Amino acid sequence: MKTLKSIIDKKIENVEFREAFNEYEKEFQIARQIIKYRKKMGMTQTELAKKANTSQSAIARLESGVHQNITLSFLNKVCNAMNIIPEIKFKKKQRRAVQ
Amino acid sequence: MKTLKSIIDKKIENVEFREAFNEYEKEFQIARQIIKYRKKMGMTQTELAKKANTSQSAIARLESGVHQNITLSFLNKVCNAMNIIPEIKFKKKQRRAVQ
DNA sequence: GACAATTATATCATACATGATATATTCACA
DNA sequence: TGTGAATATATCATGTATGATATAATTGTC
Repeated sequence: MKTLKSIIDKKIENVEFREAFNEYEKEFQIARQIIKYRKKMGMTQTELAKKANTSQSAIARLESGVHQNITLSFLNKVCNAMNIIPEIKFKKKQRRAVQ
Repeated sequence: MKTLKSIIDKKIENVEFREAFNEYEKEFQIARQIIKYRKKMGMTQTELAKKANTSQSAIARLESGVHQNITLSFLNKVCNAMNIIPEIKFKKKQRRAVQ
């Protein structure tokens, strides 16, 4: 049986969940891309780390996507070592229909 | 008279300069975009700061582009407040011809 | 020019990402 | 299953972005 509260709760839950999930997803997308390019270049984390002037653990951390945050300079550094460039484009956020 | 050293030096100089300049440019592009969107929404730095849960000085700092670095979470935070999303795409770096 | 609003800059404390190192875990292959 | 390579995780020190506050500089309006 649907109570009003359950409906409202669900709505809030969804929106918040989605926001959080999107953030989450974004990080993981970055992580996945880095992994993809590194593998494509046939490099190990250690090799990439050395080339990017950082440590294997830092690369692992980046690729694991567990951190909700990274600095642009770090991302640039790693990308440089793989001859790729992270481009940032700003898109309008979809105004999602109220469900 | 062109010595071998002067040629090599120049080459290195150019590449490094360009790398640095690109980094620099990138930051400024972000700054400019943020300013553009903020203005488009008719907000002051103070208003945006409040909405993004940060300070006017932090927004000013971001928009000034003087910092060579920012965190993704900060960028996300500010973008969220303006209903935009920073999307990161990875592009192959142009292999520039040796000059 | 005076005044208000806005933006830029400076400073300092604090939180947190990164660097470094060590070690655990996973994976591939014999 | 054993072994080495690769990756993940843990911990701690350190550098640095951010938060907060104050104030200077700029801009627009009268």
